[in-house]
Amino acid sequence: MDTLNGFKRTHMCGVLRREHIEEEVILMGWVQKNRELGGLKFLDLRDRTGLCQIVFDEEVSAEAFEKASILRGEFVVAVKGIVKERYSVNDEMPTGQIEVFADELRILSKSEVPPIHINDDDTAKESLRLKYRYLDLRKPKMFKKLMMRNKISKSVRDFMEENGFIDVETPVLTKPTPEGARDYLVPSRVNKGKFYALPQSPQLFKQLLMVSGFDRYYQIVKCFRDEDLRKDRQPEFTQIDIEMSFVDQEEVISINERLLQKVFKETKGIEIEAPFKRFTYEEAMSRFGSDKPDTRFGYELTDISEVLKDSEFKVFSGTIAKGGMVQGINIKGQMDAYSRNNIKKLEKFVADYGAKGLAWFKIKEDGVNSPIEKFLSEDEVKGIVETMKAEVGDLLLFVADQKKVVYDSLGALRVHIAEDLDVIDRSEYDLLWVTDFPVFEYDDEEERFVAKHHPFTAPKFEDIELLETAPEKARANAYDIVLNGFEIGGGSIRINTLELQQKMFNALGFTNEEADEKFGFLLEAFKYGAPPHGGIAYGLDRLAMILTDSENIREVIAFPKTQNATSLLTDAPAIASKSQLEELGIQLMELSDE
RNA sequence: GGUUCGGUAGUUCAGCUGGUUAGAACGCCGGCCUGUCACGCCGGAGGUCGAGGGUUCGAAUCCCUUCCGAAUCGCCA
Repeated sequence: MDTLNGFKRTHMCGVLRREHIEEEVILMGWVQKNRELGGLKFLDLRDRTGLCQIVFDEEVSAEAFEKASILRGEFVVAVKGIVKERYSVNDEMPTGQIEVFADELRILSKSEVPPIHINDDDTAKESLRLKYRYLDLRKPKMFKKLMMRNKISKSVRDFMEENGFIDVETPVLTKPTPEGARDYLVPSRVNKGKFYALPQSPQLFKQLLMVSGFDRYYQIVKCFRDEDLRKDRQPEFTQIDIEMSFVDQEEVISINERLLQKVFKETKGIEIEAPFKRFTYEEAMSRFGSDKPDTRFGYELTDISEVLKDSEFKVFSGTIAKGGMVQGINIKGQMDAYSRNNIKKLEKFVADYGAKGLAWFKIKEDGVNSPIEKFLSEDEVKGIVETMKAEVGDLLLFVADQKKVVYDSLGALRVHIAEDLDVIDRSEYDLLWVTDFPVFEYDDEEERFVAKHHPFTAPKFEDIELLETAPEKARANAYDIVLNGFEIGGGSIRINTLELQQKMFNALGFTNEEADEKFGFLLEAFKYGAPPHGGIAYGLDRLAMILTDSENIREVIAFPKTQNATSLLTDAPAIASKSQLEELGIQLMELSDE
């Protein structure tokens, strides 16, 4: 094995062009591929900038030529040589105009045959890619994704600095919180029996920074939530956290529109028009069945309860009588896209969301084709067709149920079908705000109201009295930013007075004592002049996922976790030693089979 | 916690209504080759069919249990 021993890299592999012809260069990198032709050897040398072809010719250097025969894929080498114009140009590669004739070859490190191909076309299973992540990350596409992620955060940082925001670090060892997601707990050795929690978000600290007068704060920061994973959810994730003082909702929204305009411009070269589209929570739910609607396609929800409330068909009228509704989506012009059998599959799909069935109409030349048509009167059929604005060739799908089930199932179904039929314009970026979220939602399990956003969110001024009289009706100064049907960020104007914050905790079922115990430090801070403030937090990983057109969030995280929240690379989490546990004063329960 | 899909050479897959010695492609190893760049040609090696148990004369194939990965519901203030 050779050493650098004075060798100094002069260029990266991917940057060499015709202008470098006749220059002597020293390149370093990994062997992508070697092609031996007997008296001539070619080598594609790779670093993060790309590939460069090296030629080994006996007449240039017999020694290098000889040595090159032991090269194998992923060996790390240094090559000194002269850049020459290619005999046969390769237009497929950026460096295809030139090649480097090697007069010295140093082998810096050997490699076994890697378990995955270091190639963008590699189709290795994800579990294998995760186990050998350091090899997976050698792929150009993975470099590109992480570079895009870096570009996004640089763009954000630039914007924040230009606009007077100060980057302040907040603690990672914090206090467990009663509300919201499960905390990751960290045992305290010094205070046996007590635990820190890893932050779900720096929420309270950024509010305290506003009390301190920092005025504008931001941080790109890791957050942790011990909940089940999804393709867009990891237990540790990165938040772009922003907070501002003396602002109202409009100001927060407007500055964030400028931020996103800059990010899209600098990362994708795309001009986004502001102001962005806006939907109230009510409107988003009733039109799209979702508080993070994808509006790149239609298939909006239509309420046909009015037409059916007196129907003989009890599946419909009975549901309406019990406070439910019947709604449908019109899959325009796609009558033939789904056979009876395939509609059965759609029915299975909505069953996951609690829908007990999926009725359908196919609008044919000679009338409506539907298994339920015979149960409906002529007027009802006509009324449905009219309300749904149905035309020949359309497929109508209906769910009858309570509001939540109707919205959940049809909201998911319209997305499912749009993806299935490939009607979404992938080049489009659909950015929109959803505003006026309810302050509370009812938690069936806990049998009480819980905060929809978080308990520090300010209700709309005109809804404050509803906190006590009709909490379910109170709307919050809360807003989400949605991109292509993903919630990429959310924020709110916060409560900044002791009285209102206490009222809020009371509405959530906390006594003053409980509130004091859990959030006393915040309530205390509000006694000493807390300015009006508000902010937002973005999921950087999600944003990067969408901007890199990735299938899942793991693709834009260097070392992600699996769905079981483990690392296939490090095997974390692991069993702690007995002495470690003793030191922490922790005793494990016997894990039973139940 | 539930549902669904998947696990077979190094990799991606086929084989799965049970039946000779488990195949293909790529990769890998050896040989030949002076303009390759998906190099080509010749030859070769390589398998705990995720694991355990069961049914059977016989299991990659059927059944049960279990582990691992993914999608999804619940969960995610």
